[in-house]
Amino acid sequence: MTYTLTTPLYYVNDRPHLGSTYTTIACDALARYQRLNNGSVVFVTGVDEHGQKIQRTAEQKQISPQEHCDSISSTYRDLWKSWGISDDRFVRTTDPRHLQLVQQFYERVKASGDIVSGRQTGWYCVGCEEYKDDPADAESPTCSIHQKPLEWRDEENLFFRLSRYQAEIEALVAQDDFIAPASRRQEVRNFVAQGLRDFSISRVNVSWGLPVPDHPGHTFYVWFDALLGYLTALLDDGGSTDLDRLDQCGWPASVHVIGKDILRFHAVFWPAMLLSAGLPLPKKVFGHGFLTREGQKMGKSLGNVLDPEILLERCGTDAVRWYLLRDIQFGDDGDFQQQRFIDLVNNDLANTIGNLLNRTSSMARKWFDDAVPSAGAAASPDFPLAQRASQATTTVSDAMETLSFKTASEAILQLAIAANGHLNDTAPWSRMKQPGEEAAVAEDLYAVLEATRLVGLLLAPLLPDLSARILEQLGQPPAGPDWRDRLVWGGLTSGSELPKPSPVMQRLELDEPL
RNA sequence: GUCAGAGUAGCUCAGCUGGUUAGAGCACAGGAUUCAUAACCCUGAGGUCGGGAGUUCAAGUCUCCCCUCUGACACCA
Repeated sequence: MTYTLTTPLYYVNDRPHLGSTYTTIACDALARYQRLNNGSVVFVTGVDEHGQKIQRTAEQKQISPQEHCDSISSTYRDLWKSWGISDDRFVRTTDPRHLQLVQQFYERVKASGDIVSGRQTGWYCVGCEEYKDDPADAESPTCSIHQKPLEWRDEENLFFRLSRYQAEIEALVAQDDFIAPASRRQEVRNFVAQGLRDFSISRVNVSWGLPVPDHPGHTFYVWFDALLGYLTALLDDGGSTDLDRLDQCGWPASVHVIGKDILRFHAVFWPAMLLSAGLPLPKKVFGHGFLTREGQKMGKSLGNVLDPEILLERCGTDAVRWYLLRDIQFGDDGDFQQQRFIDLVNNDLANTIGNLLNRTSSMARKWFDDAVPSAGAAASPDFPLAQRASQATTTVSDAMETLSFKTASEAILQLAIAANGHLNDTAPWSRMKQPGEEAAVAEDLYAVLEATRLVGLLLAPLLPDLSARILEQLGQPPAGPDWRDRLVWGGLTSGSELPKPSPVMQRLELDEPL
């Protein structure tokens, strides 16, 4: 069974920010876990490139919308590459294949009788791409979000008959495993319970969009086409763009990971569209929280945005990934605090985990011929550290299945702490000075090295780079498809060579704010 | 305004269906140690669990009222 997961298709109005990076990193961790665990995974990400907002941004920059999209989209693509994101598909909604798919989908929905035309009048905010509730006789109203004047629109639009799917959607959102985290279920349920209204799926006077067949002058509303990007991405496997092939390409998705702001589109509108087109529904929609910085909302006006590129360049991918995944309960809002960021990275990664490897490897090399010592009793799964390791493995697996990256991270850290504690309790450095203690010291060092190997292995989905460095210093290959098998206690071979250790994780030293 | 959620150590948060002296991480203080990336390990201090009333043998955990904060309330990638 293929595990399919998606990030949102990011809107290319502006350069990538930390929020999209956060989502993408989380998805990457999940994708890597599923790949290590099950094998077959399709990890979809991409960009949404249509709409009036983009059209106008391009106009301001005096370039064509396509040039604008090309530029921003490649920024995303490059950024994901430099973060080591393991996406399998990067879809662009300006791809000709996408137009084909959207029109095909539209024909299906139309054939179901779910497209009707209607008149839409009201005050419209281009920034929001939406109609506002201001009364028709309002005098020059402005958008409360964008602080810009609203525009009066009177349009003939096509509508999707969402209202027909009231019962199905109500049943869908009533399922406990569809919307995650649980804390966001109720608001969606309440919304649906109010009664679903049809929504418009086309715009006139927006040239930067996909043309609606048989309705000259109409382009698809960005939301209608953007969601369909997930399907385009899956069909982009070398085969044809044919909706009938979807079930062989990884549809339905196992999970759509999105920001909490667009939960409704994914949990309500999108499933209804799929029902109308006769396609299966995604299994789960996960709406994660937002990031603030030192307690404040990040924004241009405050000038406190964290640029992912700078963050990566100055701190490295492992540090940032660790902080975001380990310190924030995925689903909840999180606050980026520089001091805490530094504290956690240095304590957890450099001191606890990195130093554990360093000290253990050094002792083994010094006293046991640069090699893994004899396991003795430490080969047994009953050895105290072995049991801790097995607990950690179970916790990590359970946690990763539910996107609880924080729980997984903490479990790994606990194993490293237990291993450090074991060293301090058994004090190999003083026992080595006593005659006849060599075999016992060998056992303890073997056990601690083994625990460290498992720490490295368990870290693979979360921090692939650090994981590989740890394993390398234990003479082990990076995590691969045999991940599960290697998670069993006792994988290190006594007598195998240990390379000379060097710190796998540097401490962060940031004098100035990022 | 309506609905939902949250207010627990300096900070970020755990505390499931009510039950011994309320926990963790970070920060802080002290101790121990020297294998190691001035790292690791141990101990400690620190909380009237937003306020008030009630139910109960027993409430952070249930009920009611009040205060504060956050989010949703239709087309916000």
